[in-house]
Amino acid sequence: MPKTLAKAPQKSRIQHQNQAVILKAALEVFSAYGYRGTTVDQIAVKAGLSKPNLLYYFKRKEDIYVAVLEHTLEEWLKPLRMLDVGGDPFIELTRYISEKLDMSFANPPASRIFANEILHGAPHIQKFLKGPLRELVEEKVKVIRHWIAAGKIKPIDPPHFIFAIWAVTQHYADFSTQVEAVLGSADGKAQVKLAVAEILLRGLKN
Amino acid sequence: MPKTLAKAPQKSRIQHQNQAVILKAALEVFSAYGYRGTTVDQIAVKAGLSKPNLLYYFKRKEDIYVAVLEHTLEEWLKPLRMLDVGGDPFIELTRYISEKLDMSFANPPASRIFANEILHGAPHIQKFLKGPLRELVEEKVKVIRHWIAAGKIKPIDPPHFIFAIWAVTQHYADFSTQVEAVLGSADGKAQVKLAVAEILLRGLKN
DNA sequence: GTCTATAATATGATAGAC
DNA sequence: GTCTATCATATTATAGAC
Repeated sequence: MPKTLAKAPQKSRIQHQNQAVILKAALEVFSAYGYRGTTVDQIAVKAGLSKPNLLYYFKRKEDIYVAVLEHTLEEWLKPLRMLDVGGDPFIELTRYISEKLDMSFANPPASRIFANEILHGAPHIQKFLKGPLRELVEEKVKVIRHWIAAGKIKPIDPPHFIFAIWAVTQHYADFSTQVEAVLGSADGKAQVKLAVAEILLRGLKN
Repeated sequence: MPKTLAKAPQKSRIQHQNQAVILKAALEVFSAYGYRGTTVDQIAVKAGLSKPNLLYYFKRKEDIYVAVLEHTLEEWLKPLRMLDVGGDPFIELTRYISEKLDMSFANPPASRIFANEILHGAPHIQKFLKGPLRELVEEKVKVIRHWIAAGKIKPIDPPHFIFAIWAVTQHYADFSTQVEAVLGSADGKAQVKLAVAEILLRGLKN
């Protein structure tokens, strides 16, 4: 078997695998310590690579960070996209809140790296916020307005209602340290879901 | 006038004034760049002092940070402390939400430095969270339970309701970049207050 | 109390052997 | 593709003159 044919795919596979390992490690470290609080060495150690080897895959520290952010944002929008104007508002919104809470509990680092980025002025994702995110919100604002116009839910300010859902659901990822400190021990997922859904949705019932 | 008597108070006044200037400058810089993203030099420049001179007042960078945090937290709790069990629940809660939003709009850096600290595991304020904050929440949980028992508001999970208020109100400070990017331009304070109060409180009405 | 100068260290990034 | 060694720089912190 000729070397050239055998090696090319193998290299790609290793590359692909290493990139995934790096992104996973980088997410955890960036999320815990912030952009400048993170050293390339920390990421390399967590990924099981040497620092120069890691920098072979991503030339600069910032490149790793941007790759992690983009990878995370892709997942982030999925639940909101699924909000269906044809469905029952309370079922749709309950599902959305439930999925966002699931994400917060399952992957706090993903929420935190995003929170950290915005907290510091979102220098790397301005375009994303003003483009795809804004368009998606505008689309779902229409969905909520439609439900209001159809008399299915009480009138509410749609964009601020979306902000409220984001704020409350992500609170359980970003501020879990505080939640646990104040509660003593964290409540179960099911209890949190019930409480949050009631707080955010009961006021919409006719 | 003897030197010793004249100088001592003068030094204290300068010290006190410089400390205030340093804390104000440090709040802005730490809030914008995070703990490790901030250099002592940045704070010194913003405070109008030389770096060694600043380090004369606070021996280490971490000391400045802790001082800023403690100073900020003091202000932070005041509105919640004022929640009065004897008052009308809707007036009390509307006032609390309104004051928290005022704080978020007036002083985003104060909210952000706190958010950043918790986001990264709250290494410097663990005791505060598990002590004074927890006690205050427990006290106000009782207030809410009292209102529920008296039939003044519908049943709600009190601690998670407090978390929701924190999450939503602080969202307008911590995530203002995102809010403005999504809305195009930020809505007026009055509109935000109305929307938030409705979202959080309407579900409590009997 | 405040400054200049500098020590001590940490870290991003690269060169070059294998 | 991966490693060791190292450069270049940035940054915390201090020493010591004034």
